[in-house]
This record gives sequence, C-alpha cells and structure tokens, in this order.
Amino acid sequence: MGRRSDHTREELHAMIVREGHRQLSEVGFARFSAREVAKRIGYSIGTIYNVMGSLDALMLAINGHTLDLWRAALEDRLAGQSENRLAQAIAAYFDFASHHRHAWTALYDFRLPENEVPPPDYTARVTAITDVVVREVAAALPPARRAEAQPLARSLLATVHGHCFFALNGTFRLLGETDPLAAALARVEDAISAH
Amino acid sequence: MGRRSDHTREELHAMIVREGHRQLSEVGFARFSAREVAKRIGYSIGTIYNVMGSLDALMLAINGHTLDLWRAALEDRLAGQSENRLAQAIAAYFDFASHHRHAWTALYDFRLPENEVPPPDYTARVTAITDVVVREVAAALPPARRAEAQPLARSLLATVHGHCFFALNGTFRLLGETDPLAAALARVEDAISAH
DNA sequence: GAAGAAAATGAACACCGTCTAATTCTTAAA
DNA sequence: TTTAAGAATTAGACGGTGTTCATTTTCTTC
Repeated sequence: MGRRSDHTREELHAMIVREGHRQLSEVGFARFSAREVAKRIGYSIGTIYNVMGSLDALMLAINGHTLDLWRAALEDRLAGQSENRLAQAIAAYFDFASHHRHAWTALYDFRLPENEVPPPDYTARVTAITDVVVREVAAALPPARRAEAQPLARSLLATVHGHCFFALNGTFRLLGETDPLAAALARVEDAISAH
Repeated sequence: MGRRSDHTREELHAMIVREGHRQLSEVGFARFSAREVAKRIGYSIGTIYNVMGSLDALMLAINGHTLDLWRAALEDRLAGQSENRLAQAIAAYFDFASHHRHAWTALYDFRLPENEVPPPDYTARVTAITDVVVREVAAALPPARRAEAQPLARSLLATVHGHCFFALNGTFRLLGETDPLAAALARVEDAISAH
C-alpha cells in the first residue's frame, strides 16, 4: 500500500513514540518489542523502521518523551511552591520514578552502542531537567555560595538518583531501608548545610 | 553423549559461570548470549539449561561471581590501611566498576521477573559487601553515634552508587563533571561531618 | 556383557531486530 | 483523462535469541 491520507509522516512518528511509550510502561524494557508496537498501531514492522530508522532511534525517542513528562511533572510540582522547593523537587523525582517505574528504569537500562553519541535533542532534554535542579539548589544556598550551585547540583542529582534507584530495584528493601526518600532528603540536607 | 570423565557436574557449573562472566565482560549485558557461552566451552545449548536451569539462573550466578570479585577487591584495598579507610573503600568501589564496566553494569541491568525473589546465596553476597561498608562507616563515626552506622551506610552506598553510575553511563560527562570520585567523596564527607 | 542411570545433544518452536524487493497509493504532468 | 514518477507501506527472508524435550550417547554397576 502507499500513503494513508489519515496520517502525515509527523503524526505517524508521534503515534509510534506514544504507543511505544505505552507499551514500554506496561511490559518494561526487557520485554519491549518494536514488532509489538507495529501490531498495536496497525502498521507493519517495516513502517516502524522507515519512520524511526532503527530500534535505538525508537528507544531514544521514547526515552526522550519520558524525559519530557518528567520535567513537566517536576515543574508542575514546583509551580506556586515557595517553601521547601528543593525538598519538593526531590519528592517529585521519587514520585515520577515510582509512578512510571518501567519508563523511568528504561532511561538507564537502554544504552547506545559504545562509540555512538546521543543526538542533541536528547541531551538537551537531560540538561533541561538538570537546569531545574541547578536553579533550586542555587536558591537553597546562601547568596555568597551560589557559584557552587552547578557542580553541587550535579552531585546531588547523582545522590538522589542512587537512592531512587536502590528504592526501585529492591536493594533498599533487602538492606532494611524503609524510607528511601527520607534518606535522600537527609543526604541533600547534609550537603546544603555543609555549604 | 553421556558423562565426560573430565568434568564433574560441579566443575561444569563453575566453567559455565566463569566463561559466562568472561563473555559478559567482553560484550556487555545487551549482547550476552547463553548459546555463545555454550559454544565457547564446547558444550551444546541444552547442557547449559540442564546445568543452570534457566537464563535467569545463569545471570544470577554470573552476577554473584561479580559480587564475589567486588568484595574481594574491596577487602584487598582495605587490608593493612589504617587511615582514610572509608575514602579508600569508595575509591575501590569506583575502581572496580570502571575496570569491570560490563560486569558491574550487568548487576543493575539484569532484573528478575516482577514477582520472583533472588535466592538467599545471592542476597547474602549483596549484604556481604554492605557489611564491609557498614563497618567502615561505623569506624568513621564518633563512638557515640555508631548506632547510626547501618542506616547511614545504606544511604552512603546509594550516594556512591549514584555517582559511580552517572560516571559510567555518561551523564556526568554530559553535565561537565570531570571528577565524579571527588564529588562522591565530598558528599560522604558532608554526611559524616553532619554526624 | 547387559541393563540402567546419568549426561549431553540438537532439532523444533516462537519470538526478536534488520533489511529489501515488491506492491500500492498519491500526485503532478502531459 | 491518461500516465509516469514518486512516496508510503508491506511482507517475507535472514540470522539471531531463549526454551523445551525426545532422543542418543556415554558411563557405571551388577
């Protein structure tokens, strides 16, 4: 068959990403399949490849969509809040991860082949989230130390990520930690106080 | 064929795990294949399944082996050190991860199906590593606060993990962080000081 | 030697990502 | 209106995967 008048190329691209995200959220990265996405949207596997190029490109697009949702959730949570903004941001971090387990986990399960580099629009999405955190860390620091916000924010992002990761992958359960969010908040507080 | 006089069942099990670990270290989790392991040790795919039971069981055994090596590397590094032991342990954490990239990453890439639970001998290996950290954290705390060592150690483990993970997966490079180990050490120092 | 147990096999199955020749539809020119 | 060009879509082929299990081979024991 040829063109289908009901979908432009762009709409089809969006359909694939949305349905891919849906499927990823349901079955997780390990069981994700491009063929299944094709089946669900009523196109053949070949079309997925024509539109997306490769499975890696599809995964990047899906993870990019997850990052968009994540940043939106972060900013929604912060909107209008004037106190404890950093703590709110961290809670939102945990919230998103646990409400979107599979999609969030896939951000880290999927990796491009050794030498390849992610496209600019993907890295832009990562830095967009980081920038939100940098802003809040800067606001939490005494004015004289605001210059240190960027490196500190990177480090605190890693700190929170580690706690969130251990919370979701079962490590904390195994080790008897029952309140991972509180632990993460405590570590961030330690760091901010030290500055 | 039947028995091969040159390998007991136990030796064969060990061969599979060792060769599996070798292959995993070379190609990484995404490209790991049980069939390839069989080919390499000169047995058929069926034998792998007879001996290991399933791919999941094989992965658990391989990851268990990685954990053994990791703990050994940790304890080797600490042996005889009397100063900065906690910092040494963290450096060893980073060292092992970067010298065994693929094997270390596979510890977190691989996940058992939703409901299943890891076998006791696997969780024992995880807690064995944790215990080393708990010990060192306890030693770094003032005697009056040693009771808090366990929860704090869990949290610091997550902190260091997050930094190590971001260092290896490229997030830190993307964000401009050039010394992830130093950042991790700084966060741990902040936490210890706060106690 | 024969019999039984243990070990090892490899073909069969249902998936997967990837590629490409062939097909179908749309559009614009003649 | 017919037709040629071009874009979109398909389906099948290919080589790979994990998994199962009836069958074959080997070893041990009597």
